[in-house]
Amino acid sequence: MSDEDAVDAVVSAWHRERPDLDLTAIGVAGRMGRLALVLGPAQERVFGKFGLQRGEFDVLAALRRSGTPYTLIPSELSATLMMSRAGMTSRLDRLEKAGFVERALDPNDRRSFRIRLTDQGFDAVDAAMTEHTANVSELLSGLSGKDLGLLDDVLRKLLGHLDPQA
Amino acid sequence: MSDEDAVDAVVSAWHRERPDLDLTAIGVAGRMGRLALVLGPAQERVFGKFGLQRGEFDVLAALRRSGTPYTLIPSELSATLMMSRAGMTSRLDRLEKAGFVERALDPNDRRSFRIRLTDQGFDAVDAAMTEHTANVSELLSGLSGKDLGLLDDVLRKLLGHLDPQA
DNA sequence: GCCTGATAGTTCGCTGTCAAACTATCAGGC
DNA sequence: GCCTGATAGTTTGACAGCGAACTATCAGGC
Repeated sequence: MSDEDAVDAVVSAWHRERPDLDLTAIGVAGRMGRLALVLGPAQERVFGKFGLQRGEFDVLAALRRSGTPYTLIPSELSATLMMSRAGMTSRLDRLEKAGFVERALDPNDRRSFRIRLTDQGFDAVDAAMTEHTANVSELLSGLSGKDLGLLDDVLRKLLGHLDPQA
Repeated sequence: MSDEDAVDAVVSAWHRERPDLDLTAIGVAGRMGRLALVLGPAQERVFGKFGLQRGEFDVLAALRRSGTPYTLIPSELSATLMMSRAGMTSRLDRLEKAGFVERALDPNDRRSFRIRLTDQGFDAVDAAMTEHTANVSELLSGLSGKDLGLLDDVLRKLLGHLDPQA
C-alpha cells in the first residue's frame, strides 16, 4: 500500500460506488490507456526534432524498412498503419510538400501510385529512427530485461487474440 | 515461428535494414501502440450505444465515481483526464447540451463552476459503465488470470517509473 | 487599500483524422 | 467486347483537441 497510483485510486473509487462490478480488467485497461497518454507525447517530442509528427514518421518508417527501392503503394500504407485512405492522402500530401516522398505513376495500375522515399526522406527517417530507438529504450528503462520480456510475451498473446491476422 | 505477428514482421524488417539498432524496446512499444489502436475503437463502440464518446464518458465517469453529490470543478477534470482546459470547455458544452451535466456557480470562487451530474447523466454513465466493464473483460479474456495479474504488475511498475505522481 | 502575479474558464485559429460522396480504372462473366 | 461490381485515390464537410490570447477573479505584499 506504499504506492497507490492514479489507476488504483480510480478503481477503488469505482469499487466504492459500484461494488457490483468486477473491475479487474478495467484496471489493466486503465493502465494501458494512461501509459499511451504518457508515452505518446514523449515519443512525439523526438519526431518533432526532425520536422515530423508521429504519423508521418510511421509512413517514412514503413517505406524505409521495406528496403530498396523504398517504394510502397498508398493502400498498403493505409492498411499497415491502420488508418483511413483519406487520412493517408493528406499525410502523403504533407510529406511530398516537405520533400520526404515522391509520387510516381504505377505502370501496372493507372489508379494507383508508387510512393517513394527521397534521399532527404531517407536521411530524415534514419536519423529519427536512431534517436527514437534510444528514446523508447530510455522510456522503458524502468523495467528489468526480464520484465520487458514478460511484458512482450503477454502483449503478444493479447494481440494475437484480438487481431487474428498473423 | 508458427506465429509471427505484425510487430515481429516490423521488427525483423528493421533488423535487416538497420542491424546497428537495439530493437528490444521498439517491439514492446510497437505492441502497446498497436494494442491501443485495436482496443480504442472496440471500447468506443460501447460508449456510442449510449450517445457518448470516449472522452465524454471519461468526464461522466469521473463525476460518477467521485460519489455524492457527483460534483467536480472543470480544472480538476481536465487535470485528472490529462487534457487541456480548452478541450474540457467544449466537452462540457456538449455534455451540458445533451443534458448529462449542469454548470452551477461556485459560491467560493466566482471564476469557477461546479459541474454536476444530472439524473439523466447518472443513468447514462451507470449503464455505460456496466457494459463497458463487461466489454473490457471480454476484450482481455484472451489472457489467463495469471497473465492478467502479471501484466498489471508490469504496467504498474512502468507507470510508476514514468509518471512519478503516486 | 491598491497593485501584481497567478488562476479559472472561454474564445479563436489551426490541424489531423474520419466517413461519405465522387472519379477513374481494373477485372470477370457472359 | 461490353457491363457490372470492385478497387485506388481524392475531395468535401464535419469534428475533437490543442496552444495562445483574452477576460474575470482571486490572493499576497507592502
